Amino acid sequence: MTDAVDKFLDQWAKERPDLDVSPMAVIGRLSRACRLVEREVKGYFTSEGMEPWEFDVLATLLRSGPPYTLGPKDLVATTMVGSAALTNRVDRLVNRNLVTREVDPENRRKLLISLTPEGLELANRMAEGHVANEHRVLEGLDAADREELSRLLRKLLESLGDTS
Amino acid sequence: MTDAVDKFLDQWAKERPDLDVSPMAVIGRLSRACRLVEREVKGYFTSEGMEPWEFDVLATLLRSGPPYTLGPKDLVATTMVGSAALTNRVDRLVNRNLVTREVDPENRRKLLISLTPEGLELANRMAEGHVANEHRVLEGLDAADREELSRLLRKLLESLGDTS
DNA sequence: CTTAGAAATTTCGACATCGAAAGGTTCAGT
DNA sequence: ACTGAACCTTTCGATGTCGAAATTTCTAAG
Repeated sequence: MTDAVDKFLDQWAKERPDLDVSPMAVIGRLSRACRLVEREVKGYFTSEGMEPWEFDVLATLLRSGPPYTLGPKDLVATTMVGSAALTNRVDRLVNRNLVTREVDPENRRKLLISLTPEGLELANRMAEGHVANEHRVLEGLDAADREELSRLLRKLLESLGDTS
Repeated sequence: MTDAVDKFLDQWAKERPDLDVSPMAVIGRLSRACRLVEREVKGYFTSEGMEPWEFDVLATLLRSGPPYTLGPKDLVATTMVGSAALTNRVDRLVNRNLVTREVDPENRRKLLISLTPEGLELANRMAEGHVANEHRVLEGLDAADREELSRLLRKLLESLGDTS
């Protein structure tokens, strides 16, 4: 049994046998697995008529706990998009009555993005389906594999400076 | 020591203790590691005045072996972008004399994208630096870790149907 | 020989994103 | 108070991507 990366590595071995392309086995699979998993994750959201980024924003607010309020800067930090894109996204969520955007009365430079009751309910409901879908995506790995994979990825993340 | 995903998981545990969010430990780290690694990879190319997608195309042609020729359809399949984007990319590579675009004399529906001598030389040179950079990115993992990580990702890929 | 359909690529229009600049607010020092 | 620096967010212009329609060529059937 071979995956798509094996073929890739064979080609490199033939064309450049002098290079040690072993890191490509890891990075190539990491990149490819990421794409495939994100495709699966996206599949759930689109089946529910939602874009992944919408859940990203709603779930970040949900995770922050009551009163489910964060500033645009916080959302930029966690959602990995630029501030310009976030303005656009919040606009659309406001139009759907899923979040509100209000100026912080204590510091009028800031804005407060908050979940509406509809947004809170939707975020909770989608979180359940989303987690169930993620369980399904990983069902090819048993519990020990998942734990080991998580451990190794964490080690990699730490070595790359991804500490909170 | 905690990574950014631990904080994420703690927040979910507080807000929705009824959900088993363990798959997020794997998928969250997979996604995050992918982003960070790709940032590092991009760093090498931009330091050489090149975009990652340019190397993507050139390296795919290089890997295919002499005569270093593929059709746009082949390139679309491996580079994970749409056909419209590929037309654009090939245009720019042609302008830099790194590849040629010619109609296939045997089937004029097809095009033949080929490395020029300059493109071949550049692809070979960048491949060396790129591989060296990838070794550096993974230096936080020892050989056994890398092999185990590769094995687990491959198992995941196979379970998601990523067979060649 | 003609015509319909399939195949490969490009063009087109809409849209989302990014970096940079701008607009408005607060805070500290004077 | 006032000025300037720092901060947060939005706007603007450019760019790249996608899906769908269009273009050209090949193939097969009548």
